[in-house]
Formats: sequence, structure tokens, C-alpha cells
Amino acid sequence: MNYRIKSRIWIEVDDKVLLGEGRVRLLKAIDETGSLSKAAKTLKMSYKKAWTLIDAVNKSAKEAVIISNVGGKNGGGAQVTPYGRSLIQAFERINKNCWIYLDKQAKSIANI
Amino acid sequence: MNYRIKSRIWIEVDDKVLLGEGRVRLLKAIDETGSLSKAAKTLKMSYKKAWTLIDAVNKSAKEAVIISNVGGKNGGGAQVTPYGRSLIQAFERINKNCWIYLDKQAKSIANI
DNA sequence: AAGCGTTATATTTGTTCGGAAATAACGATA
DNA sequence: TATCGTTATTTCCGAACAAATATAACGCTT
Repeated sequence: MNYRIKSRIWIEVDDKVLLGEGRVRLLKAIDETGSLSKAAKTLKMSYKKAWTLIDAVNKSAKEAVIISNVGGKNGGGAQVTPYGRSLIQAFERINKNCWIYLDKQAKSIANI
Repeated sequence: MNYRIKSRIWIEVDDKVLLGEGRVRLLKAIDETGSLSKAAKTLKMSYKKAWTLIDAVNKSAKEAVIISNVGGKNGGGAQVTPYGRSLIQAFERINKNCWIYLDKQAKSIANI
């Protein structure tokens, strides 16, 4: 049979979700655009959803993952901290390796 | 930091979900009780939800995962096929190994 | 033929979730 | 001080999802 094994992984701290696939995607978009609203637009998600996700990240993280500035030049913006970037990097590396492992496992059960 | 990496995996066939954690739990309960309604009761889920899950499994599977008998002695019942059992076994093995892998990875990022 | 316990299915009711929109707050800039 | 574009937050509504309820179908058992 032609099986495929899919997965969702996420990082928790103190039983609270810190980072999942959606949040990582959003953080990367923020890193590229420098703004929460622009990031939401490029991901075709509502500003509210983006804000809610970031709010949850901030409530779980013990160290700042993004810093946001309200008002000021161009109205403000948001930036991913170096800590945030290293988390993103770690997540993506682990996630990719997980896929590779599961693809291998899928082949191993192709005969059943 | 004290990170934990959690996961959800599922098996797809032709882009349709065949088995996930919930369905495996249900199938195991059916295997133990010999009945869909009894399985639903032990898992504290509504009969309808259980039936919907099994219906989805049947629609995705090319080979029978469970066989159900309606009417007759004791009103009928449901049984997991040998194919279903081997799928359950494979799922649980792969899932467990996935956890082990992710726990290892969590330790590897404890310093960030 | 009636009763029973099950699978199978439809219908209704409740609950949660996400999007849309409106509004406030903010601080550089002009 | 007025403007601007952003972050921050609330309210409302509909849709999607889950649960509860009701009912049909079925075939052994008595």
C-alpha cells in the first residue's frame, strides 16, 4: 500500500505551547517584513489571528521572541529577536529531520 | 530552558487520513470490547463520534480494518481485522520512536 | 411474533472558533 | 498640533464543529 506518514510538532515550555508550525511561519514573515500587519497580509491571515498567535507566544516565552514598537516612525513595527531566530532555526531543523524519519518509516510498512 | 517537543502523527493513503491517535485508540477499544458502542462508552465519547471516525477509516482504507455485524446474537458487534491490528501495531511503534527522537532533540536545544 | 442490543443515520441543539469591522493608543514627523 | 501607519483590543456575527436526541434496520433468541 502507498502510505504516507504526516506529522505536526510543537515546542512546549511549562505545558504551554511556545512554537508550532503556524507560529514559526508567522515569525518568519515578521522577520522578513518588519511588521505584524504586513506579515499577516502576506500570509493571508487576519491581523487579529496574527496578533493572537504572537500574544500566545509572548505569554509562553520567558525570553522575548519579538519586540514590537507602537507609534513613531512609520507607525511602528515588530522585530524578531536573536533568541526568536535561533528558536525558528531549531524548530525547522528538528521538523525536517522528523519528516525524514517518518518517510523512512512509511517505506518500512509499505508491505502491510 | 526546559523545552518539550510534542507531536501528532497520522497515516494517510491517497491524501486521506487513515489512522491517527484518536482512531487508533478507538480501534484498540473495539478490539477489547468487541463492540463499537461499548468502545465508545469506555472512551467516554458519543456513539455517533465513534461511528463517524470508523466511517472515515472505512472510506479511506482499501482493505477492511474492521468488520461489523448488525442484528443477531447480542445485537451484533464489531471486530478489528488482522490488517487493522497490524496497522495499529505499526502506528504505535512508529509513534513511540518519534517521541524518543523528539525527546533527544529537545535535550539538544536545552541551551538556547 | 415480540424483545433485545447492536449498527447505521438523520435531525436538532449547543458551543466554540475565526473573520470582519470598529476603535483606541502611540510616538515620530512635518 | 495634526497626520500617519502601526500595534493593541473589543464587539459582533456566521460558520464550522461537537454533542444530544431520535429513529430506522437488522437478525438472533425466546
